[in-house]
Parts: sequence; C-alpha cells; structure tokens
Amino acid sequence: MRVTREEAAANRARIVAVASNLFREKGFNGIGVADIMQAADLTHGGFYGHFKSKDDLAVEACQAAMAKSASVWTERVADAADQPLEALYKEYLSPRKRDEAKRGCCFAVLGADAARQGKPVRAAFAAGLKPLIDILTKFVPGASKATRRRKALAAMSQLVGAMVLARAVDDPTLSDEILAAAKAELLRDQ
Amino acid sequence: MRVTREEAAANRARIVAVASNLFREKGFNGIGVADIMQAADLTHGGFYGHFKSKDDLAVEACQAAMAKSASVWTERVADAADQPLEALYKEYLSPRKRDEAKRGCCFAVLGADAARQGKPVRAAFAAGLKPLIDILTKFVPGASKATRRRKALAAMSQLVGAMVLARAVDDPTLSDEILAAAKAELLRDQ
DNA sequence: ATTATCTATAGATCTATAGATAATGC
DNA sequence: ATTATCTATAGATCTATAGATAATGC
Repeated sequence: MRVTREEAAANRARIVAVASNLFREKGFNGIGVADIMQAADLTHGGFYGHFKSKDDLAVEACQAAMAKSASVWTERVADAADQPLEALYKEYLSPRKRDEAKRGCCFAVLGADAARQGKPVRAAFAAGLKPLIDILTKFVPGASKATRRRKALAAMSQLVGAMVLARAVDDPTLSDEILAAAKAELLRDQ
Repeated sequence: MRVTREEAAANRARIVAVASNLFREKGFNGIGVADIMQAADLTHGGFYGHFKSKDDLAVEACQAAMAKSASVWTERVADAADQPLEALYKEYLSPRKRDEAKRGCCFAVLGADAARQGKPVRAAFAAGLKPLIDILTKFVPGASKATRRRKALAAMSQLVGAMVLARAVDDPTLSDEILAAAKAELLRDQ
C-alpha cells in the first residue's frame, strides 16, 4: 500500500489539481474531501496525511489555479504582441470558457465564495489578483501609470462581472449578449 | 400552536425575508433549512408546510431580493434626476455596501452560486437582471438604443465584478482601490 | 374538520481522527 | 524504523418526512 516518496508527492499534486477543478465546478461547499480523494483515486482517510484541513487544500488549490491563469495570460500577451488586450479579452470572454467553469477564472467562479472564507483564502485571492492586474496595467492605454492601473482594475472588474452574469442567467441569447457587450466596450476604450 | 391564516402568511413572508439575507451572507450551501427556520423563530419541521424544498425557497428568496434591488434603483434614479448614474454607481460601489453582503446585490453575492443551481434559480436570475439593465439603458449615454443597451450590460458587469473582487481580497487598501477605480471609469464614460 | 406548527427521526453526507497495514529506506 | 495509504468510525450536520398537537373557521 505504501508508495515511494516520489509517488507520494505526485499523489499530493494530483489532489491539488483535482480539487482545483472540483472547487471551481461546484464551489467550496459543493464538494467534500471524500469525493475529491475519490477523484484523485485515493481513499478518504489518506487526505489528512497531506493536508491539515479542507481549508488548507482550498488555499493551495486556488493558488495553483491563479498561478496557472497568470502564466496563461503572460503567454497570451506574448503570442499576440500586436493586439495583446484583444487576445486576452477575447479568450476570457469566450462562450467556450463560460461553459467550462472547472477550468475558469477563480475570481469569477469562486470570488463570492472566497469572500465568505477565512483570512488565508482571501489572502491567496489578493496575492493571485496582483499579477493579473500587473499584466493589464502594462498593456492598457493611458498616459500615467496611475491611470493605467485604474483602467486595469476596472477592466478586470468588467471581465469578472461579465463572466459571473453570463453564467448566472438561464438564457443563452442574453448570456452571449453580455459577453459580447463587455468585450466591445473594453476594446472601444483602446 | 396553530396560528391564524394571516399569521401563517406573515410567517411564510418572514421565512423568505430571513432566507434572502442568510443565503446572501452564507451562500446557498452555507446555510441549512433548520437554521433559516430558527432565524425566523419557527421550528425546522414547519418549513415543508410552506415550501416544497430548499431549492423552491432559494428561488423565492432571490426573486424578493432582486425585486427589492430594482425598486431601490428606480427610487434612486428618481431622487437624483440630475445625475442618476452617479448616484446609482456611488451607492452600489460604496465600501458600506461591500461590508454588508447580506443586503447586497444578488448577482455579486450569489451569481456564481446561481450558475451551479438548477433551471428555476437561473431563470429567476435572468428575470431579475432585466429590470436593472432597463434602468441603466435609460440613463447611460449613447445615440442609439442598441448602443445604450450594450453600455448598460457592460456597466452592470463592471459593477458586479468590482464588488466580487473587492469582497474576495483580504487587503482593505486594494479593496477600496478596486471600488474607486470602477466608479471613476464608469463615470468617465458619461 | 381543517391546517399551521410542533416533536422526533430516518437516511445521507460531511470533516476529521484512530489504528492497522505494508512497502520504502535506513 | 519510518511513513504513505488504507479501513473503520466518531460526531456533526443536512434535507425531508411522519405523526402528534392544538387552534381556527366552518
């Protein structure tokens, strides 16, 4: 039953990866430790050898997801050097992304949930937000750094809010319209 | 033990009102039927005489909260006829509102949760969004109705997203900065 | 007689822990 | 000997229901 040190580390990483998807799909309270472990092909009891508590896993799972977002954003603006913001906004606000919450942006999917969690989760969210704001600040138009940062925070808000609304409503036409409107208004300001 | 027909109707309304606050404060999965009934000064078992299920209550509680939002918005734009949008944005994005989730906007507090619920909740969210968009469409600047509607959807997204982010982060300075940035950018476009 | 509310409980599910097991790594 | 994982379970909590109770309203 026991595995090598390497396999144990891989098991831990798999728990974090699986939890990162399941928390985003079902919310912090929508999935239990036993189901997460089952999805990672491990037994329930083994969990507490890797993590102190479910909250501890929540912090790590969100950190992993937000770090992934930052690296995808960095890659995207590098790939589309001529129109970095257009590429970013288009991907973020795509109907495909909307329909795949488990791989979606933590802020749109778990932001409201995070507000109800303890300090560690909320600290992770603040830390995870900063790199995304920095990327936007670099590319958003504006004479001063302060102006660009203000625009970046507003743009991030618009991205997150549009995705929250597009997912909440049960009306595909309205949902698509929200995503298109946010994208059009964000790009109009370039 | 039995109460009059009038009192029973009042009890039902009190359950909806209390649930509307508790769902917003703790999320759909963060509060149970027994606790809601206790907050309404009734016993757990009495719940199922009023509602078919917890989901049914969730629909009614959200409808009530969103109807309240629409009536407050209508009142606000009438009170501040010279600068209706400024009044609306300033109130929505105030730190006071951020710190009082239980009376907050359903879309910011429960939008991501709603996306994981069944059709009835999501239909209620679509229906509840429309009056708010209509109010914004009336006052947002723009030559054509189509332009104004697009701006209204984008503005609503920005309001909701800024509130989600401001609540999620554990850093008062950053949180205030998000609210201020969204307000400034929304009003810059007048 | 009807019915709004109550007590009590069934049956799931949840987090966390205790102790056993068995393979690694000294 | 150490330790990653396992089985089993304690103790809470959750939704929903069954049946009793007692006041209303015919």
